[in-house]
This record gives sequence, C-alpha cells and structure tokens, in this order.
Amino acid sequence: MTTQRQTLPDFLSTCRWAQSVSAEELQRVAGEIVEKKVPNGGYVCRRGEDVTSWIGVVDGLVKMSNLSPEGKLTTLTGVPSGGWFGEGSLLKDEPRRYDILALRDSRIVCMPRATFNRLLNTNIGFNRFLLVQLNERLGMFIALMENERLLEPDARVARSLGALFNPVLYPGIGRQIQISQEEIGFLAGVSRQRVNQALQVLEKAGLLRVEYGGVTVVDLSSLQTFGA
DNA sequence: TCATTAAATTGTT
DNA sequence: AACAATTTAATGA
Repeated sequence: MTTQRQTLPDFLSTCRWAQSVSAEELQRVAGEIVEKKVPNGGYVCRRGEDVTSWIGVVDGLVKMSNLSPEGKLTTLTGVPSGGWFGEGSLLKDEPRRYDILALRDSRIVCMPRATFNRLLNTNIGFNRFLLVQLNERLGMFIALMENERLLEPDARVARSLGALFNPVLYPGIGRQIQISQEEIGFLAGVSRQRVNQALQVLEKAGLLRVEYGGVTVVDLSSLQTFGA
C-alpha cells in the first residue's frame, strides 16, 4: 500500500475551492478543520444526524447509501480522494439524509458549519466553486439515471467507474483506485459476478487494468463514454 | 525474515 | 448463491 502521509495544507492546496481563498484565510480555515480517520466499513456520518460540517476525503473512498425500511441497501454514489460533499445538506439546514460509509480506511476532514458559512458570506470565488460543484453533481446524477435505463451492464460498470474519476469533482485523484468488485457492483447496480465479467471485457479493450482489490484506469475518456 | 493461518477478494459455475 | 483459487494481512517463532 502507498500510505503517503499528506499534510492538511498539502491536501487543501489540491482543492479547487482553496484557489480562491487567500493564504491567510486558508491558514485560518486549516486551523478550524477537524481531521478524523474512519476504518474500513465505519460510518463517516449517519442519516438523521445534525449536519455540523462540510466533509472532504483526503485519502480513501466513501459511499453514500441509504437503507430502506425493508432493509434494502442502495448505494447512490461513491466519493474518492479529493472529493468534498454535504454542501447540499449544509445549505438546506436539514438533517443528513444518507449514511456515509467508508469503503476502506479513510482520512476525512470536517470543515465546521461556521467556517463554511464564513467562506460563503465573504468569498465570491467560493460561491462560484459551489455553483460548479452542484452543477457537476447534477450532471452526474442525470447521467446516472440515463445509465441505469439505457445501458447494458458492461457500459454501466465502465461509466460508474469513470464517474469516480471526474476531474472537476475529484481533482488530483490518480489513475488507480482501491475498490472491490463487490462495491463496484453496488455503485453500478449490477451483480458482483457481472462486474467481474465486465471488468475483463474492459481490460481486453485496453481501458483499464484489473488488480487485486482495485483497478487502474488506462483510457479514462473511453471508459466514461463506453457503449455510446 | 520466514512459515503458517486467517480473512478478503476474485474467478467460475 | 455456492465453491474453489488467489492475494493480502496478521501472527509468532
């Protein structure tokens, strides 16, 4: 495992929203952010909780999921390293609507609501970032619906994986991601067996490499448009 | 460091 | 869903 210990300032410098924040302000923000480690399978936050912060993934992978009253688990989306989420719940001032689970040991940072609001009230660049982020996510969910309705399993797997490498939402993510085929199945809405089959097809097509417990993307744009 | 074992993940039916 | 094979992680000599 390449467990590189990235410092908080290092991480923040890779975040797009930080580009529009002055050095002094960023330092102040860094001091207000709380770091925490969440073990594989642990909760980053739970449905129904008060939303007290905006959440960033320094290293790791988390998923938003929802447990229905009948006990059916649905995975909505995954957030890899470099991603921030929860701005929707902060802006709406409502309890968190989904469980966030770590898919592997993850380093998480929490920006307190007060800090988030200060940036919102004082920094136009930050507001513009949020617009772009919300717009990008909206596009992602629309594409997701399209995928589920129109595409065959190979393409669903390809595009679900491709979405994890969205450069706008998750900048700085490499080409490799650690995720089990079972979890890819949850994200793509197909069985683990079918994921295995699809990954082999995609590997033969030269779009990615299959590894134990993860994949490395070789041709991202082809992956994101597979089946078009 | 090496060997053994358990746990996780993959590949196939 | 079940099973065997493979890879990794953990343990202790």
